[in-house]
Amino acid sequence: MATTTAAQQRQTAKAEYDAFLAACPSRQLLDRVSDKWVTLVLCALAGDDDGHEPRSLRYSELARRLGGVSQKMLTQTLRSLERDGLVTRTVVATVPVTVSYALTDLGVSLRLVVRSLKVWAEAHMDDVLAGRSTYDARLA
Amino acid sequence: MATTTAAQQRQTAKAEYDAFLAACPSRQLLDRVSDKWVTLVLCALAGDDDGHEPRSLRYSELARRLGGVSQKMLTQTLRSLERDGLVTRTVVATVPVTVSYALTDLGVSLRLVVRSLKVWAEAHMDDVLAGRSTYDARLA
DNA sequence: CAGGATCCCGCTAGATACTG
DNA sequence: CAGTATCTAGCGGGATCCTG
Repeated sequence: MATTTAAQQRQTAKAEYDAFLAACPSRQLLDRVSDKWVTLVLCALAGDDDGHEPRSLRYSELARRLGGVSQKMLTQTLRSLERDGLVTRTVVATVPVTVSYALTDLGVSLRLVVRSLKVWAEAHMDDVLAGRSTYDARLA
Repeated sequence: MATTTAAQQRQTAKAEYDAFLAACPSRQLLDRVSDKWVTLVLCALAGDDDGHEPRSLRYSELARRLGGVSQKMLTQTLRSLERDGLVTRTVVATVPVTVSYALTDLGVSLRLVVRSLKVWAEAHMDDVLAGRSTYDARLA
């Protein structure tokens, strides 16, 4: 309780947005942010797998990092993140061209949240797997 | 760095699962958890709009709480959450029947994470909106 | 009240081919 | 290298009707 920051208090104070309401803009934002690829891209740019320090990554580095992502989904995800002001896109006019992505301040503010999500999934995988087998067994 | 808890260290220690890998089970779990309705259901059961205390809610109460949710999606979401061991489903044989849902311990462990997500979306809506108009303006 | 069962549309994700 | 463009199959998700 002594750990509440000024930013957090501002958040609590302005109750203009409520994601429980279908019409609220924050509902769409929640939907956007609640995305597998968004989470993984942000985690990669946050350096969650390398010292947990924000870093910039090139397109191809991201593609390699996120197993199974298609070019379309990666580009699409990066575009929406850029549009929403969560990442920056920097083009260096080398030959061939070099494009790197990095978190903005806004992106950094979401960093810990998505990391928690990823960490939670990895940490509680066993519990969930156990829960599923129990559930499935009760039906048979 | 002095703020790492024992639980966090355990999580970091067991690197058996890695959501960056396409084949890893935690990838599917991340995909499941990264869902608008999952987030909102957990937030509702966590009592985020009423003193932030976990509580049990009936099906109809959840339906009313989550604006715009269809019966299909609500039922589907609740089933998967039950199967994964995140919520409990309790049937009371009244007439008509009463069904209530509540968080399990595992569900409680995810509570703060999804709340953060919802709170973030509501708190930074203005920033994102501003970022979008800037982005869109630069194209025109 | 709390769903189950169906029908069906839309859009998304994937695969493929092409380019500055 | 870092995308864009196009096509398509598949399914997510809504609407509707029905039931213990």
